[in-house]
Amino acid sequence: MAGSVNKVILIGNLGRDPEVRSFQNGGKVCNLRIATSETWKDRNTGERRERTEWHSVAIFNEGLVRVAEQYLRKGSKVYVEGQLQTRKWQDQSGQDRYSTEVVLQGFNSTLVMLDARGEGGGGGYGGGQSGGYGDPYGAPMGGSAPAPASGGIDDDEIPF
Amino acid sequence: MAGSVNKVILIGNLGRDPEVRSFQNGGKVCNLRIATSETWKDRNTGERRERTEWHSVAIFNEGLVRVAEQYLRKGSKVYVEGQLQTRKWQDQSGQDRYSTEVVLQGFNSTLVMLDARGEGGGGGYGGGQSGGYGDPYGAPMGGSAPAPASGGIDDDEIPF
Amino acid sequence: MAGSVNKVILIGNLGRDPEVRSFQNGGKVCNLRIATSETWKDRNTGERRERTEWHSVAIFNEGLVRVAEQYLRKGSKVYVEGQLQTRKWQDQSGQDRYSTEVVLQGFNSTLVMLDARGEGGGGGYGGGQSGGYGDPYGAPMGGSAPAPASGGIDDDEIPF
Amino acid sequence: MAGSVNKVILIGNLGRDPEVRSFQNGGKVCNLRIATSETWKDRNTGERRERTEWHSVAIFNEGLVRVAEQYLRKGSKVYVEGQLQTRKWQDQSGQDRYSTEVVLQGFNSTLVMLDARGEGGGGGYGGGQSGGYGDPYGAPMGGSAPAPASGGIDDDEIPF
DNA sequence: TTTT
DNA sequence: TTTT
Repeated sequence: MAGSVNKVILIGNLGRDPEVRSFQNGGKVCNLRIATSETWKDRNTGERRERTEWHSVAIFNEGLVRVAEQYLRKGSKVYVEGQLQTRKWQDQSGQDRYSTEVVLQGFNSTLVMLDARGEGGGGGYGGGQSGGYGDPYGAPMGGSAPAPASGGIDDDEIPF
Repeated sequence: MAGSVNKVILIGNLGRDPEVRSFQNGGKVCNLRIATSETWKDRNTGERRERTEWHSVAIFNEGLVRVAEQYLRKGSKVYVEGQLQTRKWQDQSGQDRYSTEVVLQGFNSTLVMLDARGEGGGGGYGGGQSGGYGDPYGAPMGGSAPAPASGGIDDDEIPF
Repeated sequence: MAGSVNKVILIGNLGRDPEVRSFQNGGKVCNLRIATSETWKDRNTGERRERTEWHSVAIFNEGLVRVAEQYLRKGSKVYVEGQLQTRKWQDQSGQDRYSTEVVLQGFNSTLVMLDARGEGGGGGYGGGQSGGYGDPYGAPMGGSAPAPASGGIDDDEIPF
Repeated sequence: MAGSVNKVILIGNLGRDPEVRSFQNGGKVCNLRIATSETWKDRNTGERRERTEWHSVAIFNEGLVRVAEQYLRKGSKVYVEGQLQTRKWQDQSGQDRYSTEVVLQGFNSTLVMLDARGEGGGGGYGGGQSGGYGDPYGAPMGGSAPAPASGGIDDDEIPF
């Protein structure tokens, strides 16, 4: 089918440091755990309540893996844009199990750092927006080298 | 925590008719199965490949449940906007299992029909955008009755 | 027509303090100037280039006006979610002019603070997500008082 | 600056056929006029009201220009994802004027057809999602040739 | 397991 | 007019 859209947008904090694994073909995946939470007032008691949601993020985009590895740490606040994917796998007893992740892969993915602690002088990095732009109405142009990076994964032995 | 965003945007087709269940307190949930798919050319063989992803959607927003129930059918194309939520449950053997869904609940959710087959003459329905708007600069105004509907669910016995 | 979506998502910094104006009926509008920018490497010269875009944001949602007024300052980083609106007006010479803004109004708008400087102890505020949520599968519930706020503007003399 | 996001998502119908112009360097721009509308009940009178918003879209992405040219017509329903851009220009009297558009350029843009009339048998086309994906966990893979297309415009004489 |  |  065509005519479909599958998009997830998260802003939240990392629950732990990014975890990077390499494949035999040189590809890499970087996994993040991101927390989002909402607070609200209980309608009856009036007390403040909170609910935290934990998201599993898998980055296959080469450039974004590099950014995550280098700049993100436990506690970092990030914006991620990717797509929902559910994988089927078998547990030890052979039963079907499913894991749903937010996957950053291909050109329609974005990772933006929203704090700047820890990177020395400055901070922030708009990984997903580097390249690809420029003033479309500007004269000679010629600029903007996208290089959005792409997966190229050769291995399916990923024990999530 | 504050400062977080949890948003999912899907455009896809229903794999089956919506399923509505009622709770003892009068609340309802409507479950959808939505397919999104991408196609791409294999870099090596040049052949066209396709990947379909199936999403579980749970609608708690009263008004959107009504729309889904009334207008959506197997094959309907919809836009949904909600948030990611993972529930923990125990299977028969007592093991922890997790299910991730796109939840439409509260005022930050949207459901928009993108085809109009079956509803007689015309069609389409922008469920999530009914109400709440109007020309902010227009004179007397006074209009726009939001009534975004809200859950109010009393029951936790939901066998997904 | 139904079946449409009009959504803008911005993350950027305020170029100046928020400006709030009141209407005769008690309503308020808060205007923000938000900068977003991209950087890229020029494909030919290899040098780093940057492009900044300035966005006009008009907040009519009562609760979000309060948040903006109280917590946002020049330099603040925010996430805003609203809709595109173009207004027609006449300049002094009577010519038609058009201004396009990102309007936050009604329940489908969000404002999230992404830094916490200046608010004393802590910081951050998820204005757009307060209320409306809660564990949909949780037992008695009854909580979550949305109160998304709504415009109610009575005046059209807004000199943008 | 880094750490910013500039994203517009629209679903609406074309008010007229797409207009394509070529630049001297071979680049092209395709302009769309897209209508979105909301309906709501007037809070006082109870009558149904409607507001239509017209959006100017400029597509610079080569592949998406081709899709728009070939498949879109007046009345077509589309999903577009791009970024907000305001251009400054001088009118005949030399006064500064501003035009705001939704620009589809670079890899972070998407165009998806949401109806299929006119293209013979079947339909739909997920322009922005062709390429770039594939099963990241699938074995040999190697597939997915992105080729997101990019502008390369040589001309600044665009009379909007 | 984050953050406020 | 922001931010890096």
